Amino acid sequence: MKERLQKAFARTGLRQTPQRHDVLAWLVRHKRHSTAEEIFEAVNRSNQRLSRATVYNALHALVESGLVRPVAVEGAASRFDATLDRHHHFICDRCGAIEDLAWFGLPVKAMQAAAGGRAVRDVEITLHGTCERCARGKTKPPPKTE
Amino acid sequence: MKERLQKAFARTGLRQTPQRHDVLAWLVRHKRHSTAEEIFEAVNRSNQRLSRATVYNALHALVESGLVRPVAVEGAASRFDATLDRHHHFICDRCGAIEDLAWFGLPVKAMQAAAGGRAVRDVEITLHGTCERCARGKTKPPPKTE
DNA sequence: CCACACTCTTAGACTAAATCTAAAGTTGGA
DNA sequence: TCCAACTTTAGATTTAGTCTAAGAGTGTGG
Ligand SMILES: [Mn+2]
Ligand SMILES: [Mn+2]
Ligand SMILES: [Zn+2]
Ligand SMILES: [Zn+2]
Repeated sequence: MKERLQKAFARTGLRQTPQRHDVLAWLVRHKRHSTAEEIFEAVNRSNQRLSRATVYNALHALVESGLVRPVAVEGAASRFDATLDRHHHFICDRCGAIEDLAWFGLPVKAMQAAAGGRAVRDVEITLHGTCERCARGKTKPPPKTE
Repeated sequence: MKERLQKAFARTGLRQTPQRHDVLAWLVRHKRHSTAEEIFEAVNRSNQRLSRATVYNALHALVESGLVRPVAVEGAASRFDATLDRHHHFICDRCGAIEDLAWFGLPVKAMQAAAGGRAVRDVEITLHGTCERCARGKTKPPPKTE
């Protein structure tokens, strides 16, 4: 594990610091699209001195270097993902869960045509709907009348 | 214009109020993916009494009813879009501009396979990269050393 | 080994985004 | 007309994220 991260840092040229390591390690270990706050709370438990600003700094640096990918969520805190294998996301309307979907290819030709003269760095695909748990009524209808 | 909105409200069954009308009208007139705050400032100019909470309420109701679609932006305020014809989005890494892209179809089969048992309501596709203005160096490199 | 520039971390203040609250206003139907 | 449900309002509150200024760590050249 330690070595895997070592290599990741080396590969991207991003300077490794204990804080950045811990943030990345948390994301790699807990593949669940955590928010900056969640990461702060977790990592701060083992390192009392670690500050919120450092978590944001580290996340920015990691995103910048490509080791982490941000997942924007409408009206809520951004989430972060250290799973490098390419994949898509599914967000449940009801419970907000973010689930990984297997990668599927895109109509590259049509896409480039639509993009016109723009330089495309990345394509983000998010499906929205109802997750299986919610479909089975396993989740309380969102914090309402509850 | 007035009638178009009338019909839109009627069609979706969403109760029309002057405030909701004004919010929707602004979005229809200014096709530029405004934030709640921008809408508030604009609409509040002509109706002093309109409050921020109402803008958020109205936007939620409109999104709920399908007349408006939200556009999540990583690390920034959500934006809203009343252009109903389906289309995709392009977000510029450098200047943050959100541009509309012509619609292009998706590999439905592969997508459903990836979604498995989940009920998909909507698919959101966002391309990221550098817009044409930025590519031509027409924009100042984002608020840095500036 | 030291000096110095550079990078990074820290605590906490600050700004911005969004939600909540409780009271007042509006609406449509009985 | 009356009522219950719905909507709006101002402002407080919560939450997300940025900024700042001081200090700590790192690496290179002397
Ligand atoms: Mn993921
Ligand atoms: Mn659009
Ligand atoms: Zn769900
Ligand atoms: Zn741009």
